[in-house]
Amino acid sequence: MTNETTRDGAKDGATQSAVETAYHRIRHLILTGEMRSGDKLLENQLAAAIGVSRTPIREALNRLNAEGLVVLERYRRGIVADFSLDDAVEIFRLRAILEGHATSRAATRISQADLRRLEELERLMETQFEELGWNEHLEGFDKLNGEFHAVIAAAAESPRLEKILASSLELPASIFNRYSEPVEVRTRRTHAQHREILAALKARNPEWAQAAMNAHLFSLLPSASGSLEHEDGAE
Amino acid sequence: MTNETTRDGAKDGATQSAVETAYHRIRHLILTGEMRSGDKLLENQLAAAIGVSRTPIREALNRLNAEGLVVLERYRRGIVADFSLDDAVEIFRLRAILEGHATSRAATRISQADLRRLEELERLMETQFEELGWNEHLEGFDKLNGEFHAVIAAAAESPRLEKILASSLELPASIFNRYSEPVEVRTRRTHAQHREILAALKARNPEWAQAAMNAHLFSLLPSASGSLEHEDGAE
DNA sequence: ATCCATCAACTGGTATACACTTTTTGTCGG
DNA sequence: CCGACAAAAAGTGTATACCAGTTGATGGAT
Repeated sequence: MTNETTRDGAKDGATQSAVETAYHRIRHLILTGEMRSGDKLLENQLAAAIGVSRTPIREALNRLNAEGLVVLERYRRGIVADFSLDDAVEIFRLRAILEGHATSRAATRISQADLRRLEELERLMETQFEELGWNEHLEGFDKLNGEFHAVIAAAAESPRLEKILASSLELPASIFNRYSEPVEVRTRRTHAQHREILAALKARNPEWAQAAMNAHLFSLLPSASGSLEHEDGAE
Repeated sequence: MTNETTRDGAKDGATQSAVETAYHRIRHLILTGEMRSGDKLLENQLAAAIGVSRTPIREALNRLNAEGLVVLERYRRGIVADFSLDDAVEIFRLRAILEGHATSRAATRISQADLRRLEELERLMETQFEELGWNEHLEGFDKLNGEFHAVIAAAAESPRLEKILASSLELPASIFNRYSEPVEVRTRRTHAQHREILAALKARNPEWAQAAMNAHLFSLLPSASGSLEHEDGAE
């Protein structure tokens, strides 16, 4: 053989495995809110929908269970995890601690290329915000914002820290939006905070960078006063 | 009627699943040092040794991979992860941050029963240390010490924090012993530090408790001076 | 009518068989 | 003797079949 005929899927580059496919698909369903808390995750149904067998589905569900997005109990149907206000507060508190630490480390380690990338990302976020409305912008914003934080986490050069931030401390956007302030209010502030974090990193000032990141995250934290009780049944 | 005849294994209480069995067995092999860094983890071989099929073995290996104890690459044999000095330092730094926070929270939340349990555990550790020699005591100490830290982590009432501490920041004892001070030196200090943490918790003083835990963990951290370069090729 | 036992359908748990990739090993040519 | 190539061996990835436990409905007894 010798001529490289990949005889099946023929995605020449990297045919990602079935479990990767399943994992990302299901994770996306949950994080975007297409599946809501309590929805049933039936292995057969998911297998049919995604087009693989039950085996990779099970591996994917186990990973999501470990990450806390899915609840699995023995012989019981898997369901999408429920996130209470307390859960949201806990996640943001831990993110503040760990991402603050990561930002502090990043301040003395981040490369010029990564700094330029961060500037680029923030510029894109602000540009798209101006050009598109809120609704059009939202999904793109989440992606750009995610990369912004991911670049900083990677620059901390602490692989376990990076992994924890990426896998154990995610909150579905639908839940986040329920508990946080409305987007119009929070995102204008977010841009200013991102710029401050960037300035602190460029100044190579760990304490400032950490404090700015902490301020950013705590500002997103649901107002701890238990005033928000709107159980919208809408939709 | 339904008399409760469990018709197979007959462990009346909770017959733990095959993947639980496999997970704990393999994890134990790694944490105790029975398997060393770089050792191959062959699914068939493990399946035969543990007495289950490959399926639960694969689930167990995936969990251990997520925890960082095992390295899996597609189509490649799994191996026991390698922990460099840098890895050990990283783990202890993150443990200090997170377990310090947990201890701070625990100070205002821990129950009287848990406090008594901690006293009991510390008393046992010291008693067994006096009665048995070092070698006899070691495995028992690890177990008691593990529970000591686990009780505090649980008392913080932050389930994600507890899970991260229990799953993502473990270091195999064999590696720990290679990088840390000799047991005789470190454990006498450990007892004093445990007593101080306990005192701070009983005093309900979060700052003191956090600082004491931080001191405890940083004292176990390998001496950051890069003096230890012994690449033993022995065995 | 309500409650409980029982049973059937459903769902998850495990084992096994097959497909694809890597790794090893043996052979040939230099 | 060494390196490149090729075929066989070994190992992982996925699919499927089968087993075990749960769930919920059904029917009878109270």
